[in-house]
Amino acid sequence: MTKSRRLTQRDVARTIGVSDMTVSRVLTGRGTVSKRTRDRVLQAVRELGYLPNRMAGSLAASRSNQVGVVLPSLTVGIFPEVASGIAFELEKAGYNPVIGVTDYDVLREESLVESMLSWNAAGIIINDFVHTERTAQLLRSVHVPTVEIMQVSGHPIHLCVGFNHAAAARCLADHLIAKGYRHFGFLGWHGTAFAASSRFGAIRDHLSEHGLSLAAPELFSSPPGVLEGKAGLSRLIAEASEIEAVIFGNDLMAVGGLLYCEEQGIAVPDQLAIAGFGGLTIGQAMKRPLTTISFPRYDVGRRAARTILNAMVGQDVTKISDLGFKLIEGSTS
Amino acid sequence: MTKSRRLTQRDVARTIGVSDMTVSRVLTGRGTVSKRTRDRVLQAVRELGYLPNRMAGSLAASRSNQVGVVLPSLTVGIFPEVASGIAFELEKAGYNPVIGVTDYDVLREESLVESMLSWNAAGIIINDFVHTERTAQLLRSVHVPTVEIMQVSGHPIHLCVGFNHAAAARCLADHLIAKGYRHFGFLGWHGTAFAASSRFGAIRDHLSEHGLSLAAPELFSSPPGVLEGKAGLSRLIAEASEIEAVIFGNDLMAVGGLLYCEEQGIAVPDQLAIAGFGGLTIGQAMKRPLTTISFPRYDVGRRAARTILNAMVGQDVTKISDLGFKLIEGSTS
DNA sequence: CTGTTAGCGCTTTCAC
DNA sequence: GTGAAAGCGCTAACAG
Repeated sequence: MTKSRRLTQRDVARTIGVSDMTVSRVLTGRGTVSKRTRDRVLQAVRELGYLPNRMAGSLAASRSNQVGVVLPSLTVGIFPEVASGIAFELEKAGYNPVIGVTDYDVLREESLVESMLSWNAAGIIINDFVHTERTAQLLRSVHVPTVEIMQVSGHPIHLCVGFNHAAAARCLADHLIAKGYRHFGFLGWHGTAFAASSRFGAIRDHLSEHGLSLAAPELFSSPPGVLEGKAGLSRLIAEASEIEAVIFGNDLMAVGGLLYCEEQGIAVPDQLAIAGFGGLTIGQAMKRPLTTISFPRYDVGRRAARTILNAMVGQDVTKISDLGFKLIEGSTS
Repeated sequence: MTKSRRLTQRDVARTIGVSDMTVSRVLTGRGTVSKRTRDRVLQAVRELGYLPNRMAGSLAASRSNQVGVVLPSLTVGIFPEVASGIAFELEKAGYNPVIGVTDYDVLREESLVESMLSWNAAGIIINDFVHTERTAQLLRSVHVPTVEIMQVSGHPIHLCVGFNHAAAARCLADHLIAKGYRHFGFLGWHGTAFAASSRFGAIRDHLSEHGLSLAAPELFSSPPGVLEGKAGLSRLIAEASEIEAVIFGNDLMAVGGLLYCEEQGIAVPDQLAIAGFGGLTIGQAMKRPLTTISFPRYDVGRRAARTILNAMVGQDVTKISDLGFKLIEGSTS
């Protein structure tokens, strides 16, 4: 059963006295084979324990079952769930995700995209709209579908799936304004990501239109977590003691903020309102559920994968899929 | 620059008047090429925007740059970090992880392993020791290195990287016993994973050897989170009011337990001690840092990847890499 | 140091 | 419904 040379289609063909092509037809499901031959082939495959070599198959057919997935991180924020959604949908269709992690570095992104294309990926799922010129050009020039995820307002190279970050940010700001807060703080990060910066930009512009103040020290250069939320809030309060409400760039930071308030005996929301961004479970599990914006993280992944799969078979796909967001009015505001 | 037919090595070779092989030699770095020719090749590659077709390369060389990674989840517990560690180390070496998510289903695991092997994966990284018979046989019969991660006590198919869960569990139990607790509760899950069940088994046996009581309702069938921690603790207390210390199967649950105690006004650790498992940041960011066992999640991923890479080049590798664990004595016990 | 010859294992295309 | 021939784009192995 285990030879030193791996079994080939030909071995299967020989044992039952048919040609290679017949085996190939049965296994790929393309072309016609009589029921009888098909059954014999399948049985031989099973008995021999034959595993096809997809490298050869993909080379010959010049198409592969792999979808390149290029994300900034597998641990931060939404990406674990996005990746899960992608994997789920791809695997259902017999495809595999080849995952690359850029760590928020567009040059690494570029070399990962190259690598994915070298593998003849059937499609590419990539984060955000911010790429190097070469990355964009590679993706434009290649004939496989590309889905840029997270953002929807902008110009996708090909397709995109996500939601409107600026609108979400404004929605959150409006909620806080309606609650009567006038002095705001923002704690986020200044990475390259279009999504994060468009959220901050929208909040800044929106508040300024309303003539409201915003203190936003730039502290972190990549998405921070609970500890940074605590430390950041402590510093923000020291710098801008008049603030009444703090918007955090993500839920984990906001939870950190909540924990800080608790430790310092700062009453939430009476002394200070707290808002997050993401809709993570942990935020909703706090004694005071976090006010935040939730959006369908897992579904962004699923939809991105489905979009690729549909585009591949030439099916008509929506160029821009806006999956929306939802304001969660917790009790921290 | 963008033709309809993709550029091949031959196109590069033709434009500078050398043979295909010379180009191949430059690009793979195998064999010798004069500095002058090499430079011309590289320049032509750049100018033409040539991207190699690794499908063809891998078929010809019958070896690939892809490592199959089969994990139960990309969102739960340690796996995001493990996956990151793997991706980091592989990408540094010019390899790509092809990730499959089993969702704790050994049959899905089996079909994913098949798929990885069809791609001629250079190696396989897979979770735990629990597989179907066929999965184990496939991995044994194939000539690529397999690394089973998380556990170290058991019989790896080939190689393994992780730590001793039973010892870690006993260490935690000993700590609690030393603190004087006598009536214990355990809230975990009863999945197929060897790691999780060996932790529970070790605690149960260890406590029983000391003649101590353990209430352990089996509530969840897959790794639960904060909400399940809260709900589980509520139920556990109702069922077994005499418990003095609760060990949670993971840190997220334990944080849920902490939040529950806070809401209910249960004094931690005076009325009830809480312990987790994992060493996540969130546990340490709580007002009372969580007592837990931490272990090098990211490094398990990195080491697994490095082990594959070393094994591939025939380098001598440690069959069993025990990366250890550490008791964090928080203030919840 | 470089070129030539043969494939890698499969699928495409075209016969019959 | 099935087979034969040709080749996907690259690399191993050997010559020179």
